[in-house]
Parts: sequence; C-alpha cells; structure tokens
Amino acid sequence: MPELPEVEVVRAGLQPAITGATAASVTVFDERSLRRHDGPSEDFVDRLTGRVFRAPERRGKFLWIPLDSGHPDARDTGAPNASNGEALVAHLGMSGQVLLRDRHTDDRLTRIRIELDHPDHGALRLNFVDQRIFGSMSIDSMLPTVDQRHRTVPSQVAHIARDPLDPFFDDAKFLRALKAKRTTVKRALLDQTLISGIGNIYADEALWAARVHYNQPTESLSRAKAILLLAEVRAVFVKALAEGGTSFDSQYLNVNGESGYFSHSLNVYGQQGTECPRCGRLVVREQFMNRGSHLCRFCQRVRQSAISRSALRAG
DNA sequence: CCCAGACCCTGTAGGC
DNA sequence: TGCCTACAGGGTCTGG
Repeated sequence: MPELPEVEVVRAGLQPAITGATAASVTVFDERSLRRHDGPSEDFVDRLTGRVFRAPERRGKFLWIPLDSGHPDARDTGAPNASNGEALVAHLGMSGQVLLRDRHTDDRLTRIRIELDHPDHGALRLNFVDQRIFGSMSIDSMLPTVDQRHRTVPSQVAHIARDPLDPFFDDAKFLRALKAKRTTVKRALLDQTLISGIGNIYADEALWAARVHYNQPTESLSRAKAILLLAEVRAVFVKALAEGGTSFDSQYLNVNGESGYFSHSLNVYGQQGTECPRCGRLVVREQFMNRGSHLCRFCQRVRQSAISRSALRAG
C-alpha cells in the first residue's frame, strides 16, 4: 500500500534526521527481510555497521540512503564498485514502515533495527517494521542511470522507470510506450518499468478522475485521454503528498508513526457501496489482476468503438 | 521479446 | 473462547 506519496513522506521525514548519522549497530531479527540483499545477514550487518548516511533518495516506491565509508582508508580497498558507491535500499512492499525512535522505543514486528549516532541529534534508532514481509532492506551498489541524467541508482532500481514527479520524467516517451503496449490501461499504470510509483490505490483514483475504465486497451486510448490520465496521476500524487499520504489502518505510518490524511480524500478506492462523488451512482469493487478495482461503471466505461477499431486493425 | 498469471507472506477481521 | 478462512497487493519469476 505504500505508494509514491507514502514513500516520499518517509524519505522527507528521514532526511533531516538521519543525514550525517553513523550506523553504530545493526540487528537483523528476521532474515526474510533481506530477500533482496545478495548475501547472508552477517554480510548485511558487516557492510552497514560504521557507515555514514547521506541524504535519502527515492525513485517510485524504492527508497535508498547512499552510504559514505566510515573509514578514511576504505577508498583504497579495491572494491569493484567503490567508484559508484553503495546504498542502503529499502522497499516497503505491502506493509513496511521505517520508524525513527529513541534508543528505548521498540515496535512490534520490527524485522531490522539500526542504531544511529548523529552529530547533532545524538542517539537514534531506526526500526524497519514489516508485517507481511513483502518489503526488504539490502546493501546495493550504485550504477549510473541509463539515460545518464541526474544521478546514479542502486542496481536493483536500474530497471524501474522514472516516476512522474521526477523532473527528468519524459512525458512523450511514456505516451509512446503506452501506445505501443498490448495490454490494458490499469496493467500499464502498475507496470513499474513504464512509469513508477503507482500502486492499486492511486491507479484507481487516477482512472476515476480521468474517467477511464481499468480494462480499456492501451492501444485504443486516445492521446488526449492518455495525457489527461498522466495529469490525473500527478494531481492525485501531489494532493496525497500535501495531506501526508494515505492510511486506512496502521499499515502505513510516517517516520514518527503518524497516519496521513489522504484517506479522507479518496473518491473510489475502498468506497464501494457509496455514491460516486461525480454522478451519484454507486461505486463498485471488481476483481482484476488478483486485486480489487474500484470504479464508477457509469463514469468509467470501456469505449467499445475504440476496441472495435483496434480489433479490426489487429485482425 | 512480451504479456498474463502464480507466488510469496502474515496479522487481523469475521464467521461459526 | 477459539479455531478457521479470507483478505490486503508490491515485485519477481515462469510459462505460453
């Protein structure tokens, strides 16, 4: 459930608190949270302990903290990726949280704990909490971005597209790629190699705002609709960010353990049985891609004529 | 190569 | 009260 706005709230919350902090000690309580780490937990602990955190960064739903060496002579160890550096990568998955605490506060379901020493803020504790263990932490090497612009990214993020709030996101490239897809529009929105940061909640909200049905074939989506849809994705992201993200239960919290307010602004997600805010008809929930899709069947209809035309072309 | 679907994973809610 | 099942869906992998 943490999607771009929620991960960005976490990144922004971490930034002033942990930048410049040293990882004094690291404890892995559940090794399954290291699924994306290439090596055993001892390797994770060894490579993280003593390192200094730089300012956290984000692409889509991936969050990472570039690491400085805590040892002045470590630059000469000849490590293969020394030139590009390493980062602590976090993905929150379905239920992950990064909570910033004092040294005496524990959280239930903490899978990884990092004790931090900050030159200004003193002793801190970073708890990585994750109920369903779809999230992960790992130490990863940084690679140059494919388009060579802006910065490097962790190797496991290299295949993830820039997100629509990234200043280097290429609208024209996205629209071309969308048109070339042979799939349906919600699948495309959730495809992190096409556009990143969108999950089930914001996909449903953006589709409703743009009056597009989730099952509309991408090839039959008009250019105007595609442009509108991208604009609505950005709009819903910006609004959610302003409200501190979406929380339904305590599955998503900011770094201080607080909930966001965007759940009060949802138009269709989780609103089945209530009235569509636009036309007053009932919002429904349908199964799609093993997930719930929330929509107004009146406002959001598959354009049959467009499908017929594309079917004729295909046939 | 591209796309669809299976799979992972567990606390919580609700039924009986 | 307690057991059982359904549910939530990111990202990755595999099969067609």
